[in-house]
Amino acid sequence: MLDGEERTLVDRVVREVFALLLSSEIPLGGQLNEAALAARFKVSRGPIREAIKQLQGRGLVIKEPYLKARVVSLSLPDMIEIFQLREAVEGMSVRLATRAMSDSELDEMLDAFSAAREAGRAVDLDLHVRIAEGCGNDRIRALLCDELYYLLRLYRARSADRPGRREDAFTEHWQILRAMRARDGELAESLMRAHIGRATRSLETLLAQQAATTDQG
Amino acid sequence: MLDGEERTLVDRVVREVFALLLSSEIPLGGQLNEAALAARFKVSRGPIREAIKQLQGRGLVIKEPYLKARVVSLSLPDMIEIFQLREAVEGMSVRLATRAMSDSELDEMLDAFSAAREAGRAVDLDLHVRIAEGCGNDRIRALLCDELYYLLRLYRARSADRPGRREDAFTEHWQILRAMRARDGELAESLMRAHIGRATRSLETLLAQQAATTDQG
DNA sequence: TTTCGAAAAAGTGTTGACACTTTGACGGCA
DNA sequence: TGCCGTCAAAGTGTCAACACTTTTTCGAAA
Repeated sequence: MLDGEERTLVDRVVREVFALLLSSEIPLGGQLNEAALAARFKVSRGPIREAIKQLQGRGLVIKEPYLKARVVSLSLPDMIEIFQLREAVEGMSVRLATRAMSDSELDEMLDAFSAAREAGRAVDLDLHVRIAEGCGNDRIRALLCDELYYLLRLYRARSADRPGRREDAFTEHWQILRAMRARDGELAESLMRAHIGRATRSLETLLAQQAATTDQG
Repeated sequence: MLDGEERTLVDRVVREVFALLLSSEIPLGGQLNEAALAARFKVSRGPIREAIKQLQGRGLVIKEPYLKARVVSLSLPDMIEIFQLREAVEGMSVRLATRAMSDSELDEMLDAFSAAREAGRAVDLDLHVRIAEGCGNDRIRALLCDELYYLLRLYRARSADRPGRREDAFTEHWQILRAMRARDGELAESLMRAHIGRATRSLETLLAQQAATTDQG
C-alpha cells in the first residue's frame, strides 16, 4: 500500500504525509492543518481531507468534527495496547502460515534470515511481514501490514532503539522459523506469543520506570 | 459509533448507508453509486465520498480508483477469515477483561445473562461487546466493536440463523463468565477460543457442503 | 487586575462545477 | 462472422467558493 503505484493524488498525499510523520517534521500529537498541507503539496483541500481520513483509518491520526486532526501520540500505554493486540493476532498469523506456506517458501525465508543474521542486518519487521503475507488470511494480513506495522515503524523512528534485545530476538525468530518448518503450528504460535509478550513486558517495565521517575521529580 | 450523536452530515450518511446494507436494499457485492446516494439523501457527493471511505475503513466496502465502490461480498471464506481473527482477538479480549473488570461489573453481566437466558433472548453479540468494552484496551475494543461486529451483524442479517447451536452457546458463554468471575484469565481465554473455534468449524463444514453441492450440480 | 462576553480570525464541513478515467456500444476491416 | 480501434456515456477525482463551528482576541465592567 505504501509503495504501490499511485493512481490518484490522494495516494501520493498519503505517502508524503506519512513521510512527514516518519521524519519528525510533524511531531507526535501535533496537528495537521488541511490548508497548510494543501499549499505544501500543491493540491486542493479535497485530496488532503481524503488522505487524512485514510490515515485515520490506519490509526495514525485522530480527529473529531470541526477540530484539527492530531497525529496519534504513541505514548507507552498506546504501544502496550498495540503489542497486546499483536500478541493475539500474530500468534494466529504464524499458526495459519505454518499450515499455508509451502516448503520452498519456508526455506526461502530461512535462507534470507540466515543471510541477514550473518550480515548483521535487523530483520524483525521483515520477518513478521512475510509471515503475515503467507498466512492466507487477508484480513489478518491487512490488519498487521496496513495498520499495526505502520504504527510500529512510526514508534521506532521516534524512540531510540534499545540494543541488547537484538541477540535474543534472533534466537526467538530462529525458533519460530524452525517450528514452522517442522509444521508445528501450536508451537509456532506459542513461541510467537512469547516473543511478543517479552517485548510487551519490556515496555511495561519502561512505563513503570517512567512513572517512578515522574514521582521523584 | 453507530448510535452516537451526529454532528456532521457524514455521520448521518454512514448510518443510513449501513441501514441500507442491513435491509438488503443494496445486495452484498452490489455497487454504490455516489451520485445516486447523494440524490437519495439530499446531500452533495462530498459527504457521500467520505462516508464510503469510512465504511471502507471498517471493511464493509471495497473500492479502487475510478471504479464504483462495491459492498463486501461476505462469502463463507470471508466469514471464516473473520472468525479466525475473532478467535485470536477475543481470546485476548476476555483475558484482559478478566483482569480489568470489577467484581460488580462481572456480577452485573452474570445477572443480565441469567435474565436473558430465562427470557429466551439471545445475548451472543451483547456479551462479546461487553467483554470488549471491559478489556481496557481501546484498540482491541475498536477493532471488535467498530469493525468485526458490524460485519457479523451484516452477515447474520443475510444468512438465516441456524438454530440448534443456541443451547450449546448458552452453556459456553456461561462457562466463560464463570471463569472470568473466578479470575482465571487463561481458562477464560481458552474457553473463548474454543467457543469461536467451534463456530469457525461449523462455517467450514458449511463451506464443504456447498462445494459438494456445487460439484453435483 | 481579573473576569466575562462579544466580535473577529482561523479552520473545518459542504457544495456544485469541471477534469480525468473507465466502460460499453458502434462501425470499419480482415 | 469475428476482432480491433474509436467515440459517446457514465462515473469518479479534483478544485475553488461558501457555510458553519471553534478558537482567539480585545475591550468593558466588576
